[in-house]
Amino acid sequence: MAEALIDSLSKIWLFNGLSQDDLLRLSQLAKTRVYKARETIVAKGDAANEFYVLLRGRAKVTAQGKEGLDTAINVMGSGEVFGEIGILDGQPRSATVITLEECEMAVVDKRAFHGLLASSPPVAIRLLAVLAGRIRELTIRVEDRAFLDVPARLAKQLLWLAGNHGTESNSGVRIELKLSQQELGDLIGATRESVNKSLRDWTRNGLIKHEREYLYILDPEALRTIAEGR
Amino acid sequence: MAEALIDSLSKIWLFNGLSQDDLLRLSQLAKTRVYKARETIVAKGDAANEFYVLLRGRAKVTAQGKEGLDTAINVMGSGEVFGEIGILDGQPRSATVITLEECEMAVVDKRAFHGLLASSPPVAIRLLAVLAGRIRELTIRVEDRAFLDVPARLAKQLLWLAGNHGTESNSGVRIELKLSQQELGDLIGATRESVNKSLRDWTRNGLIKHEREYLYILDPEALRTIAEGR
DNA sequence: GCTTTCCTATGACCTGCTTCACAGCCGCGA
DNA sequence: TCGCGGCTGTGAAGCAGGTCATAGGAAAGC
Repeated sequence: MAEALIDSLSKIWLFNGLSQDDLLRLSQLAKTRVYKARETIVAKGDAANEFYVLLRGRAKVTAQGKEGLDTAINVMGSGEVFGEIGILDGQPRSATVITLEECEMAVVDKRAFHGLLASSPPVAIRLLAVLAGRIRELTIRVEDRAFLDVPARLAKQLLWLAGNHGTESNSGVRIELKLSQQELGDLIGATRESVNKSLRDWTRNGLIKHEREYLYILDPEALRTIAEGR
Repeated sequence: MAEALIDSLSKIWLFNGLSQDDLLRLSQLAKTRVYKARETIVAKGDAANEFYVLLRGRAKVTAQGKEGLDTAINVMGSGEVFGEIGILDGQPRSATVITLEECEMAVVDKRAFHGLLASSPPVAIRLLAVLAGRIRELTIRVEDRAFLDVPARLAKQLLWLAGNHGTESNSGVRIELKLSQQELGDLIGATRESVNKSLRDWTRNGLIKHEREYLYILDPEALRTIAEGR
């Protein structure tokens, strides 16, 4: 039980610098929890008291505006961590995280997390790199929203999903879409209808194929061209 | 000379945790440089070898797309730091930084910076908080681009500038605009023309006043309402 | 001083996307 | 089995904001 958690944690890049002892200590401080699909793990505006390591499953990061409006920021997979921001600056949660499927997480209490950072410089430095990566992604997101039109953004998002959460299959890369067209739209800042239109066009032209939960990318090259935004 | 730099650095929040000794050491590692207005300090895509502390002046962070397209990300003032991202993850610079006026900077070499992080946990932890703040700002920027229309974004931006770089005057808050309408547009993801239109409307309605380099916010309340996005 | 260049100013037009409206489908609980 | 809620599919219509064109002013260089 405990060994399993140590093993899982040791595979997280953030904790690579930790000694066996430290890992053991960390695993004692962390609790694991399993969440069902479509559960809200942290909600924007809440007090931030915990840090999460996503051990299994996928979850989306979103930022709701008023009246049900929604922009998604990211889709995370296993091995990724979240919840640091609020812990680090003591402010309320900056975004909402919702599971897309059943997820297992290691949860570390705020104080334990701070202790870990203070006592283990390598972890702090690795975490800095993680945050740097987040800033890069967000910067790109801002740029894309400014420079690319809806089809380009959608194509880019699909390619990203394919690269990060897709599996090779005999007819192109397969993406297990746990996202509705609405959510896909939120992710790129577009409406459900616009997403539908692009997907329809591409299906007609044989760039993608659509089968219940799955979406196949048949012609990644063509999508890539679209994603460039001409 | 050296004392002046130590003094300046000690006022930077990031370095608050440092002892006098550490500060001395840091000040020996850092070089100060003065840049003219409109100089490019770091350019997106370049190799990242230095970390910067903005001691005096203002600078803008932008991300160019192809063919002169431009989105600005932020306007920084004295006391702020930049250039960490590339240093932390070893990747090329993620954005371009250009001075808006004459600026003085303390420049720390990549290796010295890493040494500082490794040897001084408080600095690393403070830097984590700085990055957390950046992520918050960027997240808000993504949200705003999604939820707010151009006038709302512009109003918000002006209020932000007023709060962060403005000075109280007898006729409202005065902003020393070192930004052209084009740049203001870049900052909020809009065209020069749209910015002009909003500014014109607001001038007509007495919300703002425009005088050569300066922009006065006469009716912050009204602007705030617009910034809410209805 | 004059010319060039960059910025502001302003209107006409065009269009990509959103909004709205409606229909069909699938799964699921009563 | 029926009805309801959530998702996809599709078209019509409207509009916010971008593109284009044109002018004037102010600052910068020669």
